[in-house]
Amino acid sequence: MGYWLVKTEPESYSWSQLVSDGTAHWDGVRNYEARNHLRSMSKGDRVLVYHSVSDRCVVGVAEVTRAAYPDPTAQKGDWSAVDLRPKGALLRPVTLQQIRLADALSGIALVARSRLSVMPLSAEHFEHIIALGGGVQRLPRR
DNA sequence: GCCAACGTTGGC
DNA sequence: GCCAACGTTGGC
Repeated sequence: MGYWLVKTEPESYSWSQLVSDGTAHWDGVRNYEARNHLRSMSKGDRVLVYHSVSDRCVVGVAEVTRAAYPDPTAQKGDWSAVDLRPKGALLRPVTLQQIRLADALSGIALVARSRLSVMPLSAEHFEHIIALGGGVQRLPRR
């Protein structure tokens, strides 16, 4: 099982929008390193969703429901998208500041590579962030 | 191939 | 709103 973190600006696409949509095409990524991470995702992988800019916290957990396919929003160039489905919200959002301060999370790409929008996580970092958030409130089946 | 200019991201 | 970081573009 792979673990990942994706960023989104809540003003353009928020966790609550993902929850109400039920699923989303995670497209529009236009950075080669981030794209390559998308291509390394497998169906069933777990994904933390982070709100950048105005919110600056990890808010929820999603699951990859479709591995990488050509990004339909790309007019030109070789870009990829995946599909995500929300699994549940963290009981308490975990702030960037908390992540910076946590010794167990030192070296995490979210801090070390602040402009990367799709990044891998170790299982330990994934679980640690969820623990900081007090666990996951699973969404009801829909 | 180098590098200056430029655009974007994202923290503060 | 500002600005640092950094990726991309394009002239040479």
